[in-house]
Amino acid sequence: MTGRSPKSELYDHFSRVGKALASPARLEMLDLLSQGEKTVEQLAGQARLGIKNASAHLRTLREARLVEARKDPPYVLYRVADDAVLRVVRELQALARERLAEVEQITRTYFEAPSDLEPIDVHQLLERLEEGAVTVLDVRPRDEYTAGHIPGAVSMPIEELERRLAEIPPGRPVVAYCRGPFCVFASEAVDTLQKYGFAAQRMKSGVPEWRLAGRAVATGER
Amino acid sequence: MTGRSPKSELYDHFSRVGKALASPARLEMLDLLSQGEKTVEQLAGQARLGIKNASAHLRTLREARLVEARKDPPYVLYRVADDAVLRVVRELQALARERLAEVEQITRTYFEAPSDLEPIDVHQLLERLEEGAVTVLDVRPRDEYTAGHIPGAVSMPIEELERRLAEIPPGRPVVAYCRGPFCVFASEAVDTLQKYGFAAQRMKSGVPEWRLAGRAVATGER
DNA sequence: ATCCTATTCTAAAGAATGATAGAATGAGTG
DNA sequence: CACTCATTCTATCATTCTTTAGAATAGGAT
Repeated sequence: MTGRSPKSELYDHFSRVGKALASPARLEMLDLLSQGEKTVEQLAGQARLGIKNASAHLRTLREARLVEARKDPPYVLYRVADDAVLRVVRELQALARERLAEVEQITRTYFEAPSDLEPIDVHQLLERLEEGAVTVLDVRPRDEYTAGHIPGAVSMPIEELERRLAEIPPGRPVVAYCRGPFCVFASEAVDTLQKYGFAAQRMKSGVPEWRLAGRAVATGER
Repeated sequence: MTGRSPKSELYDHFSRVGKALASPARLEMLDLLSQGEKTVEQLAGQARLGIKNASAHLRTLREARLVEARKDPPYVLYRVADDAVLRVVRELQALARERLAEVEQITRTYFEAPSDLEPIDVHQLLERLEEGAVTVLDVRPRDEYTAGHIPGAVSMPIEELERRLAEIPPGRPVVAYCRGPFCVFASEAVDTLQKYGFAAQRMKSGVPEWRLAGRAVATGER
């Protein structure tokens, strides 16, 4: 596996990136880190891993230069090193969805609510935002909203949605988004909203796709 | 590693693709297969692997649905299953080049001739083809030219170049291309051509990038 | 200084992957 | 119907990856 010719050395390096993407745990952590920087503890919790295990995977990711760390005592905050990482992960997921029938089936069964007839994409959301007649809800945990959200969106973590329905202007269409195409929060939100009579729709993608589409991302509390 | 929740099942499937991309041998074979379908024997020879080993890697790639096989007795011909595979491999290589300094350095040292000041890209080649005043040389092995080449290009495998120089119109700029950004044939060709007084340039990419850019690909002998 | 906390480092067992040899398959061909 | 050839399947061993436990580090806080 050690490179003798320049060519095999080159492919050895390419495979460093491939190896970093060869574990479900690391792919999930990359998805989580796409939402903004996180501590080891947050990552371990959200990906349901032990802390030591999460730390080991993070080391692998860091050695492949896909993530970077920053100290903010007493924490260490990890983040995705480059938008190119997001592009690769997104292409990999798109490929898996296209080529592996199981992925498409799981997606349909678990990540798209039955009522969820027509999720909209980044461009459609943009159009409707320009028309001005839509309420956009960010149903991710609040710290992910703070780290970066679609301008104009309201932070409404999924656990708070049901008791904060009064804050949503009635008679106005609502769009909910979460982390991306494989995040359940948005479909759950759409289900709840429709149950209470709102014209609700899910956005297929999340903030990372919004960013990659070249749109500005807002940070901070509100 | 077996999926319990839908989410972990999903990431297990994503990692199937990642695992397939986690070996230098498989990444090299994907690059070779991007040039057109090949037999196990051709692949093993071009990637310097044993036949059985190559076959085992091909099985892995096939199980991840990244390549497909077709029988043409007595041979089995392999091909890349989908353009999405090319996109992922390209993004992965771009990421490695951007994030891993070693890759950039190897590329500069071995894959770009010193005289090779300004390699052109797909769009620039297209412009110059439309102007009409450029000779395009395909310096890959002849069977790869046959499997698919840039319309108007002449097949001139690198081993034949030096004794076929008389066929190249003098006083006219020449562009040489091979398999892609990490293929040495084109730089070697540019060196040789410049030595004999031609105004020669290398194209950075190859037929796969041309295809992905939505351009038509010509097949057959000439 | 010493304590405290988050995190990494070290080490080791278990699981998965890689390379290769030998047997088996399977589709023409004589 | 056997023969031939390319290729795959099966089995093996060495290597690498994953996970987890225990020790060590680093940086504030007391």
